[in-house]
Amino acid sequence: MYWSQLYVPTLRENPAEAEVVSHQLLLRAGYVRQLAAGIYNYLPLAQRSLLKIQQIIREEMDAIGAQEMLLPALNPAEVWKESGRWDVMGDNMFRLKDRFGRDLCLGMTHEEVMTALARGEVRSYKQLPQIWYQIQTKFRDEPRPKSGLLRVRQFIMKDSYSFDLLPAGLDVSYEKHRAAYYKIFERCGLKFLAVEAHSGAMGGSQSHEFMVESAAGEDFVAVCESAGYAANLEKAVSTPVPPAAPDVEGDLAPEEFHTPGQKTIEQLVAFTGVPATNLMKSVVYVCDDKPYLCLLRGDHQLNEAKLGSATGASDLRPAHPAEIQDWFGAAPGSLGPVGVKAMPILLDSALAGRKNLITGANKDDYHLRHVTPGEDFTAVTHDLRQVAEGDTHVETGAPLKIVKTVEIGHIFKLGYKYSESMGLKVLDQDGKEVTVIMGSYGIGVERILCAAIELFHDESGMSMPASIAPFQVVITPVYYSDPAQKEAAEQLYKECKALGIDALLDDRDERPGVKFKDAELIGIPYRITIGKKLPQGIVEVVTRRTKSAEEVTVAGAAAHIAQLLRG
RNA sequence: CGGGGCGUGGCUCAGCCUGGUAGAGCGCCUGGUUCGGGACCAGGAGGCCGGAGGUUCGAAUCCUCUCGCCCCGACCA
Repeated sequence: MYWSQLYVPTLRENPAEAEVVSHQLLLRAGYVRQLAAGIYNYLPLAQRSLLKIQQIIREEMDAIGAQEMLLPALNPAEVWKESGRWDVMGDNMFRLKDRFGRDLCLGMTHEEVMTALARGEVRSYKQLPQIWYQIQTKFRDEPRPKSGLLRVRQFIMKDSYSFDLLPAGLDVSYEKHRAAYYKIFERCGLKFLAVEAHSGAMGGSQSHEFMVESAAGEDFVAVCESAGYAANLEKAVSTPVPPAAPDVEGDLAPEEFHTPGQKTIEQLVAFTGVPATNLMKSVVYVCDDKPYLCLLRGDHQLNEAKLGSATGASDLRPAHPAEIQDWFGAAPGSLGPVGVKAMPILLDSALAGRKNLITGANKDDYHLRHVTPGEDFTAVTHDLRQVAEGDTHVETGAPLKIVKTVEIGHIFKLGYKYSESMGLKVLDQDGKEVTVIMGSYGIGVERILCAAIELFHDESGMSMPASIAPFQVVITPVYYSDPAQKEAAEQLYKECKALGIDALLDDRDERPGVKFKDAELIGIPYRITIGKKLPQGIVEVVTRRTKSAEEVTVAGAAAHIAQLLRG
């Protein structure tokens, strides 16, 4: 491709609307233009890059025996009603009606359509397993699109679905995907983490997310490199830091004491002189319309996902102050478990075995000391606590750190959720009907592009991994008007093409500085500069990421680039 | 949906408070001089100031409504 024939509208300044780096650079480097909130035009550079990403995905999916299909984005309501998700998806689903008034929607994921397809086709265990996938546009009416291409309302997703006769088969399909995802993200040049993810209230299911560390991310992950542990904070477990003081000894009875105006843990710590680790915090949640009292160590935070797992509820919210007043006869800030009968009490496992703690008295401005779980109240113990920075790995005791990440892929053992609700069954060897077990696996294509930019950029612009850069090399004759440089550039371009190198020839009549700046901004990994040493048969090869230059012969330049690309 | 910010040539912004009929830099076009890190000179094109209504002799500017975009939160398959 010749630059003069490529539409690359680079900008000198960052557009005001962009805040995160990948968004700024995508606009500035002429990759994308916004049409509306969360809806983008992909210009030639973005499209080239996205196609390369898709090709990598395609090759690795095909390599595990997955079969590419293309399903409609426009879906009839019926299949979504069968699974129950027509209602569950709520406002996140784009809905429309056809001319006869029939309900339709734009697909946000394709479990329903894939299951409906399989149900109509697959009859026998002999036809299993199957892995079906597509690379297709998804639509989600996000409450708040943001961060450029990171959270949008229309995006490209690789989604695949596995169909197996038995759980052991699902395990195989899942492992195939996990291995393929490693290869895909490695080939895309990303540094990423595979983390254990929250598997929802379905039980027994397994889930991993693939995350790239980035300040622009929205998910937090607990990581312990030495132990090889990484988990989404929704799911992560750890050993908390030990209590700052030993528990008061003795078989003591609860004892009320006056704490005027002391509502928060910080206030209580200051007032009593007792460290937060020796206080017991009471948090009231309403889970699927039922109230629960959750007890945590004073310095710990409740994790809603874990509470959801503990209660089996899907709809969680903190109780309103009025409800709390009703149930406890006291305001938040003086709540505790002693004497509570109206609701189940859940004790965080970090408090198991502790004794003589301070907690609320269910009486405004009073607290109790010497409260011991199991003696002074009865509770069910669950892991409810959010892992915090400074906690340690449960087995090795090595410290955990918490990092902010962008999710680029997610693999999930669905189990029977869709096959059961939608009636996907096959006959087994004994002629008996068996419900098929499924998995689903997604990759956000644009997010790979964003993550690469977030990972690899500097003050000059992007520094794309060679495998997904719009071009692998840019040939920059300093003066294209110089016949010798022009001829050398065109010759080099042909040689690159012959070697299968995706080359861009900057044939523009621009000053050298402009060409260098543009090439660096759009992030092409290698540049061949043809300039003053051409008469001696020498050109310069510049590596974008390091900005290091080396001189090579014109004759050997294309082969040199090919060598660099081979890595 | 709650809170905040912003809408003025393609881009970044000034002008608004204190109403008098629109500016700068970059980009774009033409000509010339330049030319290894976003050149310079001269000339030029391009905006009913997001939209509607109101106040006023007169509105980019004041008032009301509305639409859009961004950020924080809520939410998030």
